[in-house]
Amino acid sequence: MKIETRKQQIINAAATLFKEKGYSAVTMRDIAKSMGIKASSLYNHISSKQDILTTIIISLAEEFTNGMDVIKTSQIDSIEKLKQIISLHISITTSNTFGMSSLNSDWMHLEERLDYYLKLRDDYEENFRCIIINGIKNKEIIDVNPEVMLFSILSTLRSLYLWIPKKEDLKQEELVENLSQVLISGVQK
Amino acid sequence: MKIETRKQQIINAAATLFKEKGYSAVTMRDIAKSMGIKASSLYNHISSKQDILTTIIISLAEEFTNGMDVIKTSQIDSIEKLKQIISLHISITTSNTFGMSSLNSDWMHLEERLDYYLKLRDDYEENFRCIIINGIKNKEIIDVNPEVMLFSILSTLRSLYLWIPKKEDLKQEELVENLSQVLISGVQK
DNA sequence: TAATTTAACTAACAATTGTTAGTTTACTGT
DNA sequence: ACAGTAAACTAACAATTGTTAGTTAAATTA
Repeated sequence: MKIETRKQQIINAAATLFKEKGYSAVTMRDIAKSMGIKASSLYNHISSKQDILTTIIISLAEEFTNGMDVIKTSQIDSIEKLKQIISLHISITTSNTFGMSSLNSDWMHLEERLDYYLKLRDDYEENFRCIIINGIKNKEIIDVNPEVMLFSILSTLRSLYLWIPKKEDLKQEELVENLSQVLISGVQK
Repeated sequence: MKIETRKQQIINAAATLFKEKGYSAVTMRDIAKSMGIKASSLYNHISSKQDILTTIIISLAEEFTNGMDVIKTSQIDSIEKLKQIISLHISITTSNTFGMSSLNSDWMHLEERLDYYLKLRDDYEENFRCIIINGIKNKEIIDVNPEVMLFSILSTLRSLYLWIPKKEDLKQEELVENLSQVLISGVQK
């Protein structure tokens, strides 16, 4: 029983290249070369280039959906839910910075599964929005345009993949703490 | 004296497509078709596909550099400088959401001008970092890892191009106000 | 050992890519 | 009317693309 299937190795190699140059600029020959084999050999393990991208993106999107499902139904206050969301993003991103690049930048190249992806993303955003709006109702969160808050926090969380690899010295829990403070309490003294 | 040169029209058409699918996935024939002409006709006005991308990205990057140069030397406190940076991003992004997409997602496909772009970007980040660090020294800004604050704010500002076109009802000054509040004071009541 | 599976290979394909050369058309200023 | 220029066109190119077919070598299972 192998720890990592050949297919998974291909997907990891591909994700690494996708992060560097984007899905469209990476050729099957590039992926093969990075593994020391020929492009045609890839097709023993995957069915198409599309298949690679779809696998990368959908599996990550579903991780986020599952994480959000837990958070939204848990009995904690709104601010705590925000912290859990921050923690979810840091956790998923830390364990797959390359895949997160495709999720953020190459989703438009999904074909059959594009609609499914968009539904997952919309639902995720809607759940996030509800948490914020509930926080405003409860007087836990300031009464500012919730769209601005949603966008601001989510933009930072979605960009983590660009930044986490460059700051490997920063421990995960420490990052959760610091980022929660900045996103929730701001930067002003 | 034409208001918009043919070259600028091509660049605008290209930027629109680049935002949809990314630089690599857009062909010269796509750009030409969106203008109702043939691909070869484009070469009466631009010298290469690269040339289009370079023009889009470098002109925007220089706008940011110029804006930052004004802000960093002005005699205002650190929090006010942050607000000016937020305003700068909103202003540039509002007037060119398509180009901002290339700046954020396609810069790695620059060739001869890649190093120049990276220098502008590094310098911009360094100036931003200095403003934050100075704010911490002055006790205007909380004493948290400045890299986390820099990353958090900059990620939001760099993602504005994705979001501003979807919220056209929100006026620019209103957005500056709301976003400043969220980024500087946080969301917690 | 024999049979099966896994995973590599070579060779080739049809389509698409950015770009060039050479030509034609229509406007602009003299 | 004429010359010059701006901006379109057709046709073609060499290179690269994702993918398939058919084959071979090594590892695994019976």
